[in-house]
Amino acid sequence: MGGLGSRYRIDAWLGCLRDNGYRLTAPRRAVVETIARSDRVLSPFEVFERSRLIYPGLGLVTVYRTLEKLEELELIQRVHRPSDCQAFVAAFTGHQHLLICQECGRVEFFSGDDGMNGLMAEVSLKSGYQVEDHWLQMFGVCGDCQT
Amino acid sequence: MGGLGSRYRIDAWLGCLRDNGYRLTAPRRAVVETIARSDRVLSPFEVFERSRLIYPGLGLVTVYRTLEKLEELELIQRVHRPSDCQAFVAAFTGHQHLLICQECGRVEFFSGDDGMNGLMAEVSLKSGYQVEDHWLQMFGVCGDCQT
DNA sequence: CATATAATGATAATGATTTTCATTATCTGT
DNA sequence: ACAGATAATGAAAATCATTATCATTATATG
Repeated sequence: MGGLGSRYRIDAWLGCLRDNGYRLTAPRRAVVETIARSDRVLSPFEVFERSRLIYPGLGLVTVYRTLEKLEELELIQRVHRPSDCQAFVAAFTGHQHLLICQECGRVEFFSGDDGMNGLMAEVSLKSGYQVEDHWLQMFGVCGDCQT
Repeated sequence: MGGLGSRYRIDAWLGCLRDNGYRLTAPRRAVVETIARSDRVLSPFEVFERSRLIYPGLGLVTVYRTLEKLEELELIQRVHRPSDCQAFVAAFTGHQHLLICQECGRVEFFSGDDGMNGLMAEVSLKSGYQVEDHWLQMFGVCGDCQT
């Protein structure tokens, strides 16, 4: 995710913030740049540490506040894992399923919706529930981490 | 889940605790009874409140300690939801998928593993990840909550 | 029934997240 | 470019859930 399309993503995110009435500030830019550039799950504190390399005066509170706005605008999404549920990654558009590396936190998205709708209908029928949403996540070890 | 097989489950859990070297105490019995009898997701504080009806002297700390042991023995399991990930339910044996009511927290289990293994293999192949585990959860509204 | 010790609950400590608030910086209209 | 309204910031304090400490109580074993 390094340098390729991330410049475009950063600008898109900043534009989205601006279009929603949020001001563009140096601390905010640093946080946006950090998450937009990462293909790994980052905790608020990790975002803080990395963003400080870009804008040293940054406060942890601002990281929390910015994450909140980015999540609200659906530019980032929270990732739930057995060990913790406080980390974020850049979101994909539309409903996607996650594949997460247990070693480095790298995240890939996959659709695989084919069988999913059928299964949802089946579960709905058998259980009497009105199924509205679902989560499908896979955990493993990415190519780089397989030594 | 009310009164049917819950007596059996309670005794089984208490037996499991005893077999693993844990003592059977009144506070512990109250907590076990509370979760074993519930078919809904309960937060530690909810477990505390309900268990105090059985054993009023109960301390919240003991609830945390007992939950820890029950989870370790795989008698209960943590449930992750968009809003929170600190709640527990009685576990099912073997790998199961969850169907959770967004209104009342009721939990049902379903297998639907059929397509799952194939999908895991496919994702594994396409991504280069060594897929080791997965989560599949559905969220909806249970029959009772559909007014 | 006595004893070793696991378990308990009150209290204090911790750590992550939120709130408060005075100060600073951004954006808009001129 | 500039002034003014106000959104955003960071430091410090507050909050809240969870964990650790420790003297006391209760359980299980012989």
